[in-house]
This record gives sequence, structure tokens and C-alpha cells, in this order.
Amino acid sequence: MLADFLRKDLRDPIPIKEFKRLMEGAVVEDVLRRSKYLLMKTPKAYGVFHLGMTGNMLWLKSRTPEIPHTHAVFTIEDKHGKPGYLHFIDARRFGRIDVVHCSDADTLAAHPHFADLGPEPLTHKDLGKYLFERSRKKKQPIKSFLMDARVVVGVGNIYASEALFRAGINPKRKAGTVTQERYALLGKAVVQTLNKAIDAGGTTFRDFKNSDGNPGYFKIQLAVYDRKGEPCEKCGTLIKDLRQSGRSTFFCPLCQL
DNA sequence: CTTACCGCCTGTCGGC
DNA sequence: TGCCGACAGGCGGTAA
Repeated sequence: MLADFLRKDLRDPIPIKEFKRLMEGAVVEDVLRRSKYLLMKTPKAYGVFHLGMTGNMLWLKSRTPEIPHTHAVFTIEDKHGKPGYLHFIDARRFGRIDVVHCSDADTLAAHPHFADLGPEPLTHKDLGKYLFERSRKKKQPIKSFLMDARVVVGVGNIYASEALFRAGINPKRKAGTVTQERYALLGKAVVQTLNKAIDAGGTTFRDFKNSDGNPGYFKIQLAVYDRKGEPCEKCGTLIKDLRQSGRSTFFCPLCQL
């Protein structure tokens, strides 16, 4: 692969020299994901990519950047030597590009980016039980708890509201006071919410694009998020909003106790 | 230790 | 109609 960087920094400075040293000329052996990081494995290193909230990685036919806010272009040949071009695009530059010098997933997992991350919700054996046990003595609101990547990864602001609605839990409840039974429902709700979003192709408000560059404009059915003042789909009560840890939360005051 | 909140960044939208 | 401020999100850093 070859790496062309059009910009030196996204959210953080890009280690351009190190990235090129470790990645250029190397064979991309695998593409993985951990939490919201995309990982590109080569023999000596992992390329690490985060899309923030507005990021895209598009597989395009031309090496020339044509989409605004294209910050890097990776040229990767297939097994026949035919090149393709992976464009990293991110209007708000909340994303990240990094490289970790190591040859196996275990060493990667020890890296500061990943060392403190909680489990993957979609492959956990019993997410509800795990969340219940992790939450004991926690005084913070359950929504903040659920969004803490050290507890469990992958549950962002929108899906936290949605999952709590599905489980019938008020987002203001202290995490440590919610029963094991409710956590069992919540564990299932998180998995269902994420799977539904994945099936729908992701959640988007305006500028989503598929990896082949087509404008997606999927919008999954959101039960409460961004629906302040609208009737709850279960009981008709008007959806309320509030702010928690600087983030907007939406919930049904009747269904979520 | 735990929890809360700021700042990064730009496109979009509501209000005047 | 045009402008401008507020707001959205992930998440690391810092403060309380």
C-alpha cells in the first residue's frame, strides 16, 4: 500500500512518517474492527482509523481527491496488481489516523488506544449480567454508564437513548440501583438496537455515504432520539429531552421508570 | 477514585 | 432574503 496525506492532523496529529515507514509497501493481510476503530493489519503494524462522527472511507476508482475534506488516499493493489484507492474523508475532522507498531492482535490490545476498552456488545455471552455486575455501587446515571467505553464499547449517544427506551429504563436512574432483571432487558436491548442499525445500513441525518460512495440516506426508525414532543410509539405520552454529561437524551417519561 | 464537563470541527438549521 | 449563533457527535484531557 501507499499512503498520501493531504493534511497533517485530524483530531490529533497524524504520525505520517511512522505510518509510511510501517505501512507503505506492506501487504494488507486483514481488516478488523475493535470498538469504533477500523484496523488494517500488515506484517509489522496495524493502521488505525477512526471516523469520528462524520468520517467516511470510500473505495474509489481515482486516486485524485474529488470529495471535499479528503484527508488521505491509500493506494492498495489487489492480488493481480490492479490498484484501488481508499479515500479517508472527514468534514469535521473528529476522526483519527494512527499506526501501532506490532505484529499481533494481543499486543495491539495492550496499546493505550485499546487497553481500557470494555467488551464488544454483539459478541458478549451475557451482556445484561455483565452490565449488572459492573454497575454495582455506581452512582452515575445509567445512560452515562452505558456510554462509557470502558464499560462497553459501541453504544453512542443515539443508541444509548434508544436502548434505554427498549428496556424501559429511565436514563436518569443511578446505574447501581437498576435491578438485574432490568439489566437483562437492557443487554438484549443494546444488541437489538445495534443490530437493527447495522441492518439498516447505519443511522444518518444528512450526509451519510456508503463505502462505495453512494449517498445512503438510510435513516433507521428511531423510537425516541430527536423526537422531543412527539408521541411515544408505545403509550402516546410525549417524548421528553434532557441533557446529561453535555449530551442530549430523549426518553418516554411513562414507559421508562 | 469517580463523575462532570470542555474542546475539537464544520455543516445545518432556527430565529431575527 | 441573509446573517449569525447554537447545536450535533466521539472521546481524550482536565477539573472538581
